[in-house]
Amino acid sequence: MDTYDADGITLERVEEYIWEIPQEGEMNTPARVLASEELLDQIADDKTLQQLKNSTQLPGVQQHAICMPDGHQGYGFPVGGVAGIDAEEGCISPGAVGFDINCGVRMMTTNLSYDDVQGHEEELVESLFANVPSGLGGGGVVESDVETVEEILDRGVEWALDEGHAVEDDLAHCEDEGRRPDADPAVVSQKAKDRGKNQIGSLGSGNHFLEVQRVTDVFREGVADSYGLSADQIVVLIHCGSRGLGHQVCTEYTREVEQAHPELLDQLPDKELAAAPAGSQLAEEYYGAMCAAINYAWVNRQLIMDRTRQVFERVFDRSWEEMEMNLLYDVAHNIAKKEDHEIDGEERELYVHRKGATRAFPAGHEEVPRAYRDVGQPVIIPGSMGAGSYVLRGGESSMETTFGSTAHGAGRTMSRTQAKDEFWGEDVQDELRGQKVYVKAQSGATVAEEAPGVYKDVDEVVRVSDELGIGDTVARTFPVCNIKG
DNA sequence: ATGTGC
Repeated sequence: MDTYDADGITLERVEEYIWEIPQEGEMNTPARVLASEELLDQIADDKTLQQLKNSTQLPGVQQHAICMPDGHQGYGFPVGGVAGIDAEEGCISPGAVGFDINCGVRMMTTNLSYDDVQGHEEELVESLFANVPSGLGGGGVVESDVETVEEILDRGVEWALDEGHAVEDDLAHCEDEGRRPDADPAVVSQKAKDRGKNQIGSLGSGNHFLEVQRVTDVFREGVADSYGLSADQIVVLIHCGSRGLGHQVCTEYTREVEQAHPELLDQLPDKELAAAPAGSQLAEEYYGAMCAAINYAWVNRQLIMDRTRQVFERVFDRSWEEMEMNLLYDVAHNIAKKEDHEIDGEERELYVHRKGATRAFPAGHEEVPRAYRDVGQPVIIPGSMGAGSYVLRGGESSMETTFGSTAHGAGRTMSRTQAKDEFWGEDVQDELRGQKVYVKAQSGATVAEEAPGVYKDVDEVVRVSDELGIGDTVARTFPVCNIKG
């Protein structure tokens, strides 16, 4: 049998890019890794595979816990991990959702071409940096109070629509139409709401960014047409999450779950996987709070997009409608969601945990927006500043292979600390300028931490997704201007 | 990721 020996864990090859950790001991199911050998080499020596194996001990996990091609180690559960867990007899785990609840990306298209933007890069990057709040701490597009935060938590992008920060079309092109109805602002703490008050419409730090990009390649013409994408076109990518509010929700519920359900914790090999049993009060409360943080993150990205439209209006002296700055789609990268999936020929409701993974529903699925239903859900995969990003569409085999999911990014190869030893921010910036990429950041350290060299090969991640038929490549983009914390 | 951790 074809096997791969990692540090203490042996994987068995099931198919070309599917590897299995067989069920043994306390595992409730086997685990699977979707990767090429080249990608496996990158996670063979760290905790990724052990964390994935551990997660199969969560009660109610179905079929197998799965690691996407870009997976790497995270808090308790891999970033790039997907677990479908029975919503009646299983559990929900904050650590398997992630700290940055609804960290995600949206892409906005334009009718500008790269020619229209060349010569304006400096002005554009300066103006975006001056007008889109970024960095650690407070300061957002809007300042607000706890009552407004509660409305945002409850209503998501519908709030932004009423306030004039969105148009109807923006809602139609967002996962869940920009609102999780299961949100319950009453179970989000005062402290979380306070942290959220002055961060509405802000990028944050780390790997979060706003990037003006040009489309360099189109791989599936028909799908690209449906998405409104074509070669040389200018698009805008916004990558950020729920800031301090989501972080606070995760922190508080992780602790509460540990304390309230020690019997479940005792069954698990890692405290970081702490979970609330399905049906318990805490499971309901965490789900309500997480959905509220999801709504907050969608409003966050919406307000940043709104501000970006205004910046383009000033720089190019035209209305955003004239420039056809329309939202292509917005996808969540860190969430759990109640979804019905077919398990052994039977429909079951699952908490699908996607941590550093993207929903990738295929053509025909009723939750794909009408405009894209014939071709499949758009999937947006940000890459590094030196490699560019991809647009995919949900593939035909995603439902049976990955609970309707695919990868979410390139995945880091080294820690932030290590990155700062290897790279110097200004050098990275100069090198990128040589590739006509204009970068402006609050701190040089962030540029070093996000240097192209700290990321895996996004081409390989996307190739494996395409080969598996879980997410098919549609188009590729390359950065023009990038702003970050 | 995060007013950067027990």
